[in-house]
Amino acid sequence: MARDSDKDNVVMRTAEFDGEKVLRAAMTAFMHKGYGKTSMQDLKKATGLHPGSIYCAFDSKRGLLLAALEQYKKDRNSEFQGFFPGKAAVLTELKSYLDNIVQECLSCDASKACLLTKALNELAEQDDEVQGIITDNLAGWQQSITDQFEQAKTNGEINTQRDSEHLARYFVMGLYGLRTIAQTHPKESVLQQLADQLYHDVCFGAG
Amino acid sequence: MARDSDKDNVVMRTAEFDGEKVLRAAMTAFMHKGYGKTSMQDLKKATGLHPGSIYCAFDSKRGLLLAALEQYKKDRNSEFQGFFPGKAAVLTELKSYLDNIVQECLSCDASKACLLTKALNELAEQDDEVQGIITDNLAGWQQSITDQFEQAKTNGEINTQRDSEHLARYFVMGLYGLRTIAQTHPKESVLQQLADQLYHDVCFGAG
DNA sequence: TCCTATCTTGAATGTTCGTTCAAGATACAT
DNA sequence: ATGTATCTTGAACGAACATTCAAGATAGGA
Repeated sequence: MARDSDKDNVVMRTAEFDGEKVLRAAMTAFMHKGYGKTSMQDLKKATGLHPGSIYCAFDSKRGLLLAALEQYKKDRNSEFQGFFPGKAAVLTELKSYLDNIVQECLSCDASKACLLTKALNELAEQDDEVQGIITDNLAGWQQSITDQFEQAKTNGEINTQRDSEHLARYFVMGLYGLRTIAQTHPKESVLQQLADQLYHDVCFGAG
Repeated sequence: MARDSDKDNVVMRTAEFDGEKVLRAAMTAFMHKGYGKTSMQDLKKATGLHPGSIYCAFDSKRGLLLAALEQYKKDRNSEFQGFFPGKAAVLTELKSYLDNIVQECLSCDASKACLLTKALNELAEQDDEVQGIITDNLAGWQQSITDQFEQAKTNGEINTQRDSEHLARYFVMGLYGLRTIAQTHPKESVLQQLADQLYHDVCFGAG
C-alpha cells in the first residue's frame, strides 16, 4: 500500500487493505509482545502487510504504533459509549462496565492487558511524545468516567462529599491495579471480589 | 570476574567486584530502560563490568536479570522489616510505609517504578520462569502485608469483617494502581490524596 | 621470587533487527 | 485496449545486539 497522495487529477489506485483491520492486528501484536519485542516479521504475519507497505503507509514501526494507539483510542471510546448510552441508572452501567473488565482480564488473549498502560510502562523515559499521547488518552478516559460520576450525583444515585474527579481517579487507580493483579492471579473469584469492593468503596464509601 | 569455582585446594583469586553493588546497578538500569532495551553496553557502563565478566558471573543477560531480581527481593524485604519493626501501632507504620511509596513515586530516579511489576509487564507471555519468580516475589510481599493486617486486627486497631488476605490484596491493588498513575501525573497532592483514600478505605471502610 | 590457575579485557562473531529500494503487478483515465 | 501513475513485493543493507574467546593481567602458593 502507499501513503495518501496529495496530487489531484492523476491516476489513483485505492489502498488494498482494510486500515482498521491492519491497525487492530498491529494493536494485538503489540499487546502480546510489547512494542520493542514485536519485530517487523511479527507485524508482517499479523497484518498481512509486507515491510515496504508498512513503511509506505506509516513511515516507520513507531508510526504504526502511533496509528495503532489512535485506533485503540477510537475503539475504546466506542466501547465506552456502548456501556453508557443513557443518563439514567449510571451505577448499573458502571457495574456492567467493571464486570466486563474483569472478564477481559480473565481472557487468554491480548486484551487482558491494556495497550495504553503496557506501552506507557515500556516507553516511559524513552519516548516523550508517545508518553504524552498515552497520557492524554488516559486522561480522556478518566474524564469520561468523571462525567458519569457527575451524572450519577445529579441523578441522586451517589451521595458523597467527594468530587467526581476524585472518584474517577480512584476508580481508575483501582482498574490499573486490577489489571496488574490479573497478570499474577488468573482466578476469577479474586478479581471479582476486588472489583466488587472497588465499586462499593467508590460509590458508597464514606468520605 | 569469574564464576564460583567448584575446585578445592587450588589457587583461587577472589572476585574483584562488589556483588551487591553490581546487582543494584543492574537493577537500576533495568528499571530505567526495561530489560529488553538495556544493552550490554548500558550494563557495562552501569556495573563497570565488561561483557566477558558478566557472562562469566551470571551466564547471560537473563542470568543477570534473575540475580538482580533476587537482590531486589532482599532489599525490599529489608526495607519492609524496617517499616514494621514491632507489633504495636501497625496502622501508623502502614501509613508511613504508604507515604514513603508516594514519595518514591514522586522521585525522578528509577525507583519510581517497581522492578517486579515493570518486568512482569514486559515479560508476560515471553518468559514463564521469570514470570513465576516475579509472581512468587509479589505474593510474598502481599503475604507480609497480610501478616501486618492480621496483627492490626489482633491489636484491635482494625475492626472489620473482611479477612486480612482480602484487605492486603485490595491494598496491593491500590499500590499497583498508584504507581501506574504516578507515571502519568507527577503531582504530589493527587497521589497523596489517592493514598490517603486507599488507607482510609482499607483500614476503616465498611464491609 | 617465580609459577600457575584464575580473572579481566575488548575485539570479533553470528544473528536479528528496522529500514530501504528497485523491479514487478495492478487499477484507473482515456 | 492501452498507457501510466501508483501500489506491492521481498531481497538487500547497515546498524545494533547478545555472546564468545583468546590474549593479557594478576594474585596467591611454593
